[in-house]
Amino acid sequence: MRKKRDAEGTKSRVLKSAEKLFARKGFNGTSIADISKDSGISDGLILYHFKSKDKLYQEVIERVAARYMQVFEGFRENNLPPAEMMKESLREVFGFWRTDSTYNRISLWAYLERREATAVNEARLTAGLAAYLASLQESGHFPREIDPVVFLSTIIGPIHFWFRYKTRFAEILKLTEKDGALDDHFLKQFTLMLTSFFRDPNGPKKAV
Amino acid sequence: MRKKRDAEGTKSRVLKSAEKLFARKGFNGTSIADISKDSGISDGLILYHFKSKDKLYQEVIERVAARYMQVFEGFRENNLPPAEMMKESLREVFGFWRTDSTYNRISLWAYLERREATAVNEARLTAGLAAYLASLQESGHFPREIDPVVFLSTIIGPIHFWFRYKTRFAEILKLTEKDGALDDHFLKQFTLMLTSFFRDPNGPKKAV
Amino acid sequence: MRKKRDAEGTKSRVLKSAEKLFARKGFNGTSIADISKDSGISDGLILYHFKSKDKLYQEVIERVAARYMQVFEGFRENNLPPAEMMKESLREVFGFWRTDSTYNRISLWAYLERREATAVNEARLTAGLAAYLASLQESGHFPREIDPVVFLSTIIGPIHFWFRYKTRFAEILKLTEKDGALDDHFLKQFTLMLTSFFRDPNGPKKAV
Amino acid sequence: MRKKRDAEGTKSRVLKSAEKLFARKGFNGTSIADISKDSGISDGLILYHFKSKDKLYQEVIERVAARYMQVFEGFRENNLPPAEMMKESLREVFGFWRTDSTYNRISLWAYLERREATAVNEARLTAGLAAYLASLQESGHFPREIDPVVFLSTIIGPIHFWFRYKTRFAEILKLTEKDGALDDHFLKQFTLMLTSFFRDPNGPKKAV
DNA sequence: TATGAATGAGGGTTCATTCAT
DNA sequence: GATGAATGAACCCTCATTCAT
Repeated sequence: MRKKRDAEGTKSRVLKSAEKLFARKGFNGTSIADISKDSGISDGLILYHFKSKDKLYQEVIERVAARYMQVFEGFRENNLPPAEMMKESLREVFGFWRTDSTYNRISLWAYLERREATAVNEARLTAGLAAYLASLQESGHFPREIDPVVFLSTIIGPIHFWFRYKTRFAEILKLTEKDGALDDHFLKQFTLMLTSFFRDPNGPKKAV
Repeated sequence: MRKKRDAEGTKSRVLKSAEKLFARKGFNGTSIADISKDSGISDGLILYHFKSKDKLYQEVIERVAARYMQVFEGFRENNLPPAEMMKESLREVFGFWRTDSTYNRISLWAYLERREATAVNEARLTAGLAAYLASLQESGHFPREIDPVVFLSTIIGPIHFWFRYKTRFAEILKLTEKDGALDDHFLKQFTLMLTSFFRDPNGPKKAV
Repeated sequence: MRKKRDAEGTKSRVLKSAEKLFARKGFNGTSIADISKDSGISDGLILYHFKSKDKLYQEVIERVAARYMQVFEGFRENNLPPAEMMKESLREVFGFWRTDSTYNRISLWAYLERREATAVNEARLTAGLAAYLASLQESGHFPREIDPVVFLSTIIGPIHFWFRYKTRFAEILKLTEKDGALDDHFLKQFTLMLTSFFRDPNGPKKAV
Repeated sequence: MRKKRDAEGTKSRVLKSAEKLFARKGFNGTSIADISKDSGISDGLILYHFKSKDKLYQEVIERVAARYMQVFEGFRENNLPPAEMMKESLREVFGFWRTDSTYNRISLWAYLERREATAVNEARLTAGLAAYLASLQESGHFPREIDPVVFLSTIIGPIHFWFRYKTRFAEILKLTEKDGALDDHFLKQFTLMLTSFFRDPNGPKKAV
């Protein structure tokens, strides 16, 4: 059939299909034949370009992880006051999860299948943010008695959780707002809870 | 070898092996032959008792889910003051995750594979707790402006998160306490953060 | 189709086909599918019984080698005078090669494909015979100036050679005797040449 | 990379690699990709020059066979006395096998795979020598009662045999001379045995 | 000539499932 | 209830070959 020679085009079509299918069914649940069918690229050619299914998966994970990391670039550069920056970050991270549902699933599969790439990235990222919070503690913008890692778990954990269970919640609690509105509601509430922990070192102590 | 006809014994041995292996490698990563090898029960007999690999998996998930639900039975029965009960609940949930690492993984696999059993259970449980919190809002023990579902996400999400990333954190942050101590530290800090949201409707406003 | 449960029967049918095909086309030239077609046993079942193509090949080689070794058992036991025994041995070895053309080919494939089993057997056998010749040298029945290994090469080498080239010779030299007669002629001539090396230590020196 | 259009250079590089690899692993054990990797010539170009893997193999065999034949040209030309000439031939043939270990293997593969080229050459050569021996029988320089073909088998067979098994022998018999010395020893002994068959028609009968 | 993208058949092997025993 | 022989489909991967560039 297609004998056009377009290596890059082929690779990107394969990666796109592979990402979709790996996200949906995981590594073991996705066969090269599935990817071949979805992308229209023959089995042989997929292996020709990516050497092995394993390496293809790796490449998918890395692509996805890179996308995730991009969200956090430039965070440190801006000079917003901490509470504002926290709000901003939350909005960005939340927005990413909301848009790129693929990342969530790929990252979970990778975790379960013990592929390190994403887990390492994520932990490193969290650790980086933790260091930043520690510096805020130094300057008195963030309460010293709260462990930054614990605090960050309290930020990111609920977001993971929300996207994992929100449709179930909507069903069970018979929430009638449509999906987008639910997300907005969650984000607003959640932001409110978290920003209460930040304070102006010179101003009065904020209470919950 | 084992020719003793002991249906129940056989089934429970299979379930035990299957749970272990499914937790470790997921449905697609575990073969009947693996389970047979681990349990000492022949392939044929496994299928004889469970009809198919899929039904066996389903049974494993349900068993695991039932174990999880048990933890929360009798919560409503006690009459502790809300903040105390929250602490108590946290300790129990956390303790469960800590002990039963199998649950965590099986539940995640099931989520990704869109098997409903655990996800439904978990959401139902969260919804139940949400209803309870709403009643506390009625009685003025819990701030009305916080959405109970959001609040619960903030409780359970970080616990999930913690058990998913803690070893990575320990590596990256070069935490030297041993595993148990880390868990204790997290729980204490986390409890501190969360209980600050509860207040005595008659007493003074609590600050962080 | 065939669902009779007859493990031994199945294995021996596979081994028979495998031996035939490996002899004809070697390890790399024979596919499991070929063996399956020839034996009527499904691919899956062949691997079920033999674990891997490699192990199947190994088993074929060992079976064939065992057959070869049997020819030489009991050689040392008889008490014929050396020259007689040499004749006897030659007849047996030659007879084996003549009958069991499979051995020849399997052994050659194994040599080229660097499977050690047969080569080791054969070399060990030759070495054993060399030791025997050395003892004849001690007792004066075999000339001391001839190296036993060299001598044995002179026995077995030509037999290998004959069976490798005889049909070609017959063509080129337009030998009209039929195959069996050619073999007989070769054996007779060859025996004559070789026995001339043995002598009665007490009798007159034999000349060619 | 190499874009210089140099048909002959390309072909000879391919042939060199192909010969090496075919000798080592045989036709079925060597892929075009292997040859491509070893020679640095792209898959496509190899097929372009040689039409098919099979034809390439054929060409390799023929090249190798031609090299073998060269060794024996000019044998008949010299006028050495028969026994001397026999010694001389032995030394040459032996030397060829010793140096060109590739020939040995390629010729064996070709034999097993029923590719005629080498086998025909070799048999034709032996037949030619046989005719020469027959002429010596006429002139009384070689015993009439010995069949020339049988005699030649006795010359060439052991040489084949020796190069096939010598490393094994060295291992099993714990021969400590190094390889070259073993070869020399074999050749000397072997020459001794064989020349004993030649005699001076006018002189006394030689005994072993 | 020269490259390497593209194909499709076939390679060995695993696997869920069936069924004779 | 219990075993393991038997099957056939699917799996990942390799390969000779073709052909656009």
